[in-house]
Amino acid sequence: MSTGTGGRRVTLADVAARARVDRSVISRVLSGDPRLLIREETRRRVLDAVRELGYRPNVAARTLRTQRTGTIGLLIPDYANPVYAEIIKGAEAAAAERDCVLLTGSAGAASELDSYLDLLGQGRVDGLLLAGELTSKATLDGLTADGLPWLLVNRTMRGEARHVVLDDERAAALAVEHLVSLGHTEIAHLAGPSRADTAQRRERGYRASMRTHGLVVRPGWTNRSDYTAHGGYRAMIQILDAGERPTAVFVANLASAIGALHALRSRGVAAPDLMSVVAVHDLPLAEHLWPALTTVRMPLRELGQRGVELLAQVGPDETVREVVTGPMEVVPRESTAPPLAR
Amino acid sequence: MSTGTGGRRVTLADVAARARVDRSVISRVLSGDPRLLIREETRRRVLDAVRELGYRPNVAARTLRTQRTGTIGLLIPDYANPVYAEIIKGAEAAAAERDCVLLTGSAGAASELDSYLDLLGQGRVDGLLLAGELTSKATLDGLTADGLPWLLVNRTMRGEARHVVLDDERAAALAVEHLVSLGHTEIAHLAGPSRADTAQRRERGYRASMRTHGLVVRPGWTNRSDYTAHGGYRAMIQILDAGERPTAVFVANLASAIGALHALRSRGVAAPDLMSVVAVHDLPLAEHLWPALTTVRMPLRELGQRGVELLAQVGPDETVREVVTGPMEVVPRESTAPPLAR
DNA sequence: CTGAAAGCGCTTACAG
DNA sequence: CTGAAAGCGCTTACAG
Repeated sequence: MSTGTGGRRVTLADVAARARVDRSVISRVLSGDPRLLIREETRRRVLDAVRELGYRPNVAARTLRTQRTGTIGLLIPDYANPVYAEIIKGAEAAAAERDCVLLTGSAGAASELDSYLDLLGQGRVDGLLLAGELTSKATLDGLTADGLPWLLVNRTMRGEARHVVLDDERAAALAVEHLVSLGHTEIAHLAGPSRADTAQRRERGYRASMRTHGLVVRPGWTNRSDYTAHGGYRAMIQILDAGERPTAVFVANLASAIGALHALRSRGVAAPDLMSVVAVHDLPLAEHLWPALTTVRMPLRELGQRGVELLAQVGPDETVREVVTGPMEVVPRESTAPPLAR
Repeated sequence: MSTGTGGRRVTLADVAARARVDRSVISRVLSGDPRLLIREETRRRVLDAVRELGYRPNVAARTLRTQRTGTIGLLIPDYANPVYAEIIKGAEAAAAERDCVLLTGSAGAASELDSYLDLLGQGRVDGLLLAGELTSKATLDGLTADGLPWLLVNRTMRGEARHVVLDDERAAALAVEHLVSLGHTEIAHLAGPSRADTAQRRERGYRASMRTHGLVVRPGWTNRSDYTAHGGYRAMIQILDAGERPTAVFVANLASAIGALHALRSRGVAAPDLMSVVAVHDLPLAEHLWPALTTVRMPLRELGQRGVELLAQVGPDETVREVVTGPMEVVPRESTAPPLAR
């Protein structure tokens, strides 16, 4: 790609010539150097020249000199997952707030992860946010060896103490409480994959909340799927075909819930009359399902935002274990109702 | 953010010292300079030193020197729109193919656009792909003045001749032909907003195809919405409440179709028995709607990929008007069927 | 109050 | 075949 019709870019030297000062003065005025003593008149000349020439500092030169890129990396597993879309939005906003740019990349497979990290290479980002399941301990060690600060987002890892997560236990408790308040006592859980620690935390929250309300988790009522619609379909079918049917189910994520609704339709089990369904993550899609899905709204944007803030604020060798306390609530729709009297 | 525990990074000087050659030799070996004559033994020493030290060139220094960033910008309106998720994936893959990184940013409002372009600032990207409706002629002129090559993706603009788009006319024709082959003759069109030129092209394709098949477009049978579920709901209601009901509707995008299905349910019009529905864009969501939605699959990934390729290959002052010829087909699901005999 | 100088880590035209 | 040198455009410690 050539430079195009724009001609030579404006550099500090151009501005300095126009304002009749040294380049260093321009730089210090623009960066707001507090130790700079300058006459008001000179400052004005500088700012005028900057404006008139449309000067903007060259990022590469600044990075080379300061060793800061002003860029934060964010690794996600898949752009098509709307959960990450929300996280990205929050991270992007927080980055812009700090005059930083967000460099998002996706890696669905380990080989993609490697080549992405390779591309980030030396000095493309000041730090890296890692969302999703893919990251391994070896990867993190590699980043640390490279001197690149990192932070796990929406997940934890054994033996590592740098993460920011949501309060998944509380989300599960809110869902169970919503069902209990409608009169349900027979509540199943369609859990996520055991390798996902969001899934583990949601299941823990479900069990704890059931206990708190004196409710029994019957055998066959917690079934794991893989956070996909297809997996949710199969897991729901199994729950339906086991012995005693629950009157409600708490589903660990939205994709599984879509499959679960499908399973209910194909078995002729009316929702919500014969089965109430509530799932984690209130995404735009939820209200367009049939029946419109009751959800637990999670502060996903705040999660992305907080990730950027923590990465910028906390030293690379310090411990970070933060649970984002953003707005979290049940969004009631058509898929939950009191159980039909038997 | 500080440098962390990683210590000083490995530079060319380190590698040169170890391999006992000048820094310039390392650089030329690594870049595969064809004019470099070097003894096999020396080359091996160089490559060994590179590997042993884990040397990777510093991006900022290289960029400063070469005036190439190895980064391509992509501006989208919204990460939550799965259409863009597909485009991003294609663009990311094509960028990686060329050892480039993709810097995606979203801007839903004009002010966000400005601040994003400001952040890209001087020299963060080698070129910019612009998707969505937001970009104005003034913005493009500004980019051109800055010497930054750009390319419109999935849209055209009057007076500009740098874009890559899909064959929306053909997509519409495929949808109409699918309905005609099922026996429909009364086919309505739920169009997108007139400001979106994808919408214009789909409507043009619909009208042309209806004419080709000798079918009449009755008054009230083409209704515009805004590409949202809510808009699709209202537009579908209007079509239903107008005089003669069609037996099928071609919907310009998936979000509108979700609203249209909702409208059909709320008016008690069974789909597909009393109304067949087919929409543009085959996204994962389509098969989980109720009824599962028949769609036209568009080569969105190929669109993103081609965008990156064209931006890299075509000079900034040259004209580009390309229609991506990727796989495009009707994906039949439950929402389309022959019309019930009256 | 302002300027001159060094140096960040590369690449490349040139010298030998 | 390999090395020395210049320079990309900044920032900042230092000098005056």
